[in-house]
Amino acid sequence: MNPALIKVMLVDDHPMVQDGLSACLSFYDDIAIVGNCGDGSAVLETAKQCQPNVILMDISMPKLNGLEATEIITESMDSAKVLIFSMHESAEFVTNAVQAGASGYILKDTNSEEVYQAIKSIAQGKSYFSSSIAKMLIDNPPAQANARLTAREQMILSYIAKGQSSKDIAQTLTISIRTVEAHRRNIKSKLNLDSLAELVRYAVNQGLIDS
Amino acid sequence: MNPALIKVMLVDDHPMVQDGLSACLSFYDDIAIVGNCGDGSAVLETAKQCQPNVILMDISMPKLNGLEATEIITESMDSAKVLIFSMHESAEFVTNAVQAGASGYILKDTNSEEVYQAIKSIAQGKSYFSSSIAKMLIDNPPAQANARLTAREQMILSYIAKGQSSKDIAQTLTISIRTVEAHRRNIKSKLNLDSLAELVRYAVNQGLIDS
DNA sequence: CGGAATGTCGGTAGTAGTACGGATTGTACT
DNA sequence: AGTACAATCCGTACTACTACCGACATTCCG
Repeated sequence: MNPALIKVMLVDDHPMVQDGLSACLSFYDDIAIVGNCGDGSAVLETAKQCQPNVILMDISMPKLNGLEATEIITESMDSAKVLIFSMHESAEFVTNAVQAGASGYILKDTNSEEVYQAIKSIAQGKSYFSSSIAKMLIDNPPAQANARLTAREQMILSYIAKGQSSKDIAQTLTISIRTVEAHRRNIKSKLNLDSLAELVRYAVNQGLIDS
Repeated sequence: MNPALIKVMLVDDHPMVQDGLSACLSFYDDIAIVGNCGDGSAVLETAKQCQPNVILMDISMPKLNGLEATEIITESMDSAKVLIFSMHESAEFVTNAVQAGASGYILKDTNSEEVYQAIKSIAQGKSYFSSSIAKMLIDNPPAQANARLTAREQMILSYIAKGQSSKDIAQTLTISIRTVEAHRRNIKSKLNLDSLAELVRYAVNQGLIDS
C-alpha cells in the first residue's frame, strides 16, 4: 500500500454529489475513494470496513445527522479525520461541528481544487476551513461556544417548529405556559436568534423535525 | 454542428454539483455542456448566449429562485426545455414546476444514468419525471392545484420566513402594515396552514429561502 | 362590458409572544 | 458544603399577530 495514498470515504445522501466528488477527486492520483455511504446511521460500520484516512461528511442527512455521525466516528476511530462538507455558512454550525470532533469545514460552493487541498491538510493532521468560514469566525467570534440545547429545550423547540403555541405545548407537557415561555427565551438566547422564523429554520436544519 | 448533439446548460448555486454533473455527463458523447450559471438572476442572459436545448435547473437558489427562472425562460425562449433538478419530493413542488413550464422533474438522489435518460427525453420534446415522483403523483393527486402563490405573496412569504415582522416588511416594501397582514392571511388561507412555523417550513421546503 | 383576481388600505377586538423583573426546586459535579 | 445549571413558576407592561368586518383601484380575461 502506497503510504502517501489518502483513503477518502464519502458520506452524503445525494448520489449526484457523491458522483461529482468521485469524478472530481479521481483526477488526483494521491487520493482514493474507498467507500460511499448515503446515510449517517451506517457510517461507523462502513468506516470500519474501509478504514479511511479522511471522511468527507454532509451535515444534513435523513435519520442520523452529520454532527452526531461525526461524534460517533471521532470517539471510536482515531485514524479517521472528519471533514464537514456543508452548505450552511453559520457560526453555530461550524462551532458545533468542531465540538463534535470535525477537523475541517468546507462549503458546498467551493471548487474541487479547494476540496482537494482540504483533504490533503486534514490527512496531514492539520485543520482546514473555507476562507469565507475563517473570515466569518474572525468577524463573528464564537462568544458562546456552549450553545448546545438541553434535551428539554430540544423537545420544546421541536414543538415550536411544528407550529404549536406555547399554550399547546404547556398542555401537551402538562407544565405552565410561563415555563414554556422561559424555555423559548433561553433557546433564543442560547442560539442568538431573534425571531420565531429563525428558530423554525434552525430546527429544520438540525433535523429536529420531519419537515 | 452535429444535429444529434444535445446542448445542456446547468443552473445550480453549488459548484460541486455543477462539477459533478459536468463530469458525469461528459461520458456521453451526444451531450455537450454549453454553459453554467450559479444564480437564477443571470439565467436568461446566459441562456441567450449559449442557446441550450435543455436547461438543468436547481430550484433552491439565492436571489431568483428556480421556479421564477423557469417561468422567465419558458416564456421567452421556445427552444430551451427546462428540467428541474431538485431534492424536494413534494406534490406541490412538482405541480408548481409544471405550471411554471418545466418539462421534467428529477430528484437529486437519482444516479447519472437516469439524469442522462431524462435529458434525452426532454430534448426529444417528451417529458420526464423520476419514478418516485410519478408514483407520488398517482398516490397523492394534486387536489388543490390552485394553491399557487402570486409573485407578491412569494415575496412577502420569503421575508416572513427570514424572520421579518409585518412592520419590517411594510417598511422594506414601503406599503402599509395592513397590506402585509392581508397578504399573510391570504397566504395562510391559500396554503391551508395555520401557524407561522408551518409557513416558514413551507418556504424552506419550497426553496424560497437560502436556509 | 362584467366578473374575478390582485394589490392596496382601514377599524376593532382579541390572542400570542416578548422583555423586564423576579423566585423555587432538584440534581450533579467539585 | 457550595456552586452551577436545569427546570419549574409568577407579575406586569408592551408589541406583534389574528380574526372578523369592510373598502377601492387596476388588470386581465371571457
